Amino acid sequence: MSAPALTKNQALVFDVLEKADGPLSAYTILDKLRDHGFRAPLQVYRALEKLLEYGVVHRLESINSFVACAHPGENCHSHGIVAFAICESCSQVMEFHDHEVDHRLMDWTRGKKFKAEKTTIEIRGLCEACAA
Amino acid sequence: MSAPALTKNQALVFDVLEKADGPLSAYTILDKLRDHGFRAPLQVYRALEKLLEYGVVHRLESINSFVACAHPGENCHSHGIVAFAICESCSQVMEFHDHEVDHRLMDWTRGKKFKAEKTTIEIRGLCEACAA
DNA sequence: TCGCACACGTTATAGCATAACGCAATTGAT
DNA sequence: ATCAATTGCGTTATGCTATAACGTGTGCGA
Ligand SMILES: [Zn+2]
Ligand SMILES: [Zn+2]
Ligand SMILES: [Zn+2]
Ligand SMILES: [Zn+2]
Repeated sequence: MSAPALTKNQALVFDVLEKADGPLSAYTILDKLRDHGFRAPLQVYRALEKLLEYGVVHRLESINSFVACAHPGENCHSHGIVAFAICESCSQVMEFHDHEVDHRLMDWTRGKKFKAEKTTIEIRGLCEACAA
Repeated sequence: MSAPALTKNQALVFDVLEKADGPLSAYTILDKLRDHGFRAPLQVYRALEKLLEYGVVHRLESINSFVACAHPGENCHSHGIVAFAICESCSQVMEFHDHEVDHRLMDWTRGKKFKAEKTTIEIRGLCEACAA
């Protein structure tokens, strides 16, 4: 799923996420875009839905928030499962891929004949700076 | 964290989860316990908080739901990270542990000096029966 | 007996997400 | 060109998930 030209709302939402230094909730995005005419949650959620589909934004399930993909240009899908480390103090997010983890999980799903559609890996804790 | 004797509310909530054939949301649990005197979400959430602490219940972040631990007796903590495969059709949940995955993720966190507190691994898709 | 910790009940509120309606712009046959 | 289908958009209303804040009662050790 590669990204076509973004619509106005999609571009606004993506821009907010890209400039943010951490994950944002949909309602936080909404607040940041009120000056640009956003009035309702659906304007944000509809844009996010497309951005997720295009793979340029990721959803962090464990904190109900969204981040711009840390690997612009590449297609995150092609790297297999995406994993995140989320600092609960400064909310910094590190995105990474690990093929060995992918393979282990794929081995498991193959063994169970489970058809995986979407896999979430999220590590919450403290980043190096915050743990000190 | 091993489980002391459960209080009345904790036992009721745990019982509902154990008898369920899939994950339940807090509000679904609430509805199932109205006949037992439950009237407010907090009664459920407070019980869940303890059950999660004791490790006898797991929270599925990606679907805002809760399941009884599939490995009663053992302490899930001692097996490292717990992973779940969730069927989006029949909502069956399979819980498993994979030490190799644990090690890979621990290697990554060690390398980044990230102090992991809680790791979520959830695979959503279709179980063998539903994929057929 | 006093103080504390803990479970509990209740009301209110905050935070996250989608349903349903209608309109406008775009596209792509016919 | 025209019509139909698709897509994006705006708005209102609603539903689902989770916690804050306050008060009560009970058990237990100092
Ligand atoms: Zn990415
Ligand atoms: Zn940090
Ligand atoms: Zn378990
Ligand atoms: Zn199934």
